[in-house]
Amino acid sequence: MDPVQLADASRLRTRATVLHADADSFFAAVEQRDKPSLRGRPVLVGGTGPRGVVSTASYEARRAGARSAMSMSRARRLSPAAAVLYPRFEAYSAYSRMIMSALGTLSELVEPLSIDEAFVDLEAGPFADDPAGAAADVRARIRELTGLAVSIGIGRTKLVAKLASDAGKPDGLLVVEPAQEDDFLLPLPVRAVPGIGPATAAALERLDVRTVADLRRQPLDILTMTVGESSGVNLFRLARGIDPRPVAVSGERKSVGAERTFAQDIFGTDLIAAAIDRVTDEALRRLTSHGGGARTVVAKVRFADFTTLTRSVTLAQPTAEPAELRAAAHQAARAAGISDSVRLLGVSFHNLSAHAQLTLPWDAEDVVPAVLDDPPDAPVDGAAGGPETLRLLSEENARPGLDVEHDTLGRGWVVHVRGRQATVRFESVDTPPARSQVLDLDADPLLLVPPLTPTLDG
DNA sequence: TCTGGGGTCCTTCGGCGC
DNA sequence: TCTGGCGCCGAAGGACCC
Repeated sequence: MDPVQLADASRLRTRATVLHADADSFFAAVEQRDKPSLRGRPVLVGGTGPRGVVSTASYEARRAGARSAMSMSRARRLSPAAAVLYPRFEAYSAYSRMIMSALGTLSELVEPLSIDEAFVDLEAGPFADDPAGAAADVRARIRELTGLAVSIGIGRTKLVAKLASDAGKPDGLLVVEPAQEDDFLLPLPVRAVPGIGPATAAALERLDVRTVADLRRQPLDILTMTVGESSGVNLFRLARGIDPRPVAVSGERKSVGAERTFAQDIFGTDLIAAAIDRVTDEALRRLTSHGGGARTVVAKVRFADFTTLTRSVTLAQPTAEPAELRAAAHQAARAAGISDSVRLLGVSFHNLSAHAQLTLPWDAEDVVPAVLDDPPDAPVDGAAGGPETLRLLSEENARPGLDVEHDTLGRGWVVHVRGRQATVRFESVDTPPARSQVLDLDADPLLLVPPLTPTLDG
């Protein structure tokens, strides 16, 4: 595509009617909402094991230097007062549904990007003439429904809308009118542009490109030589505010999978085979809930030195049959030639197909046990899905932050468990902050329960 | 006491059929 | 019959995002 053609694409939309909404430090904000004693306090949500990483840090923890993607051990050192919590995806999904549904009142065209982020095309709704008013209303509505702050950016393109919501954070609303676009874009560091990560930023740095203004000065051929054809064309356009991507309801999922980093590296054929089985069980569980089957199975192995390799097996036809997919996972893992200590194992399914058939009849015992017999290091999000999966709290299944219920003391959350001693705060969304209490689990058994989730009429 | 887990998209390379 | 070019597909790896 030549630059003239590229420039034409920018004329698709003349008004600032693309809205980007993004919940502020979403996981941590939900935790502070559901756990009154944590409001105003630093919170770190993420892996709580020795190799855990921060998913989200509350603003209080960020002030101390903690960031997402940082190792949890480092974040704890920076913010020693922070509450460290294991993620409760079920709760976040419920809040996410509320936010998406509120955004749906603005337009039929809502494109969720992740659990806490979405684009809305205001041209497809009744508010194209008053984007700022619509945004203020929906922010207030989301605050009222969920107690959460959502930052909103509005622009003529997805790029500007997204950068505007970033600039508005926290709890902000920023409309960038077409006439202000250059003043807004040009001073930004290239690293702020979505899609420019550490590697691309380093490559651009070698061209002395640090800001969007620097980027705009680069000829197309230099950019494509530096970062490849597709990314080069893309950067050339974005630097000029040219971004014709429409807001579109998201398409089909392309892959599902699971992976697990072990608290300590594992080695030995039997241990590794058992670990592949467990991670395959989890991936199969997700494939089943997605529905349909898959044709390609990819095994991923990360060794102690962090080198990572993948091997795949593609079947003649897509299948939903667990035994076949499991065999393929083992075959792919064997192809990786594991002979060393393993830090991580993953299994994912690709070339998904909605219509893959189970070969019936199949022996249910081949498939089901892993789901019922939740291993101790399995994620807990799906584990509290219904009454049949309710379990008694123990040192083995305890994770800080999980919801529990006591016969007489009511609902609360786990601070920590040592042996049979559990520290719990009995509080929830609408209660005052509670002091922590230590219970003896033999005398006072606690039930692990699903989160109390907000509802649209609540 | 470095470096998670869920994904998507892009690039490169090799094999294969035409 | 041999060879080159092209398009397509699968495999592997890497960058990136939240």
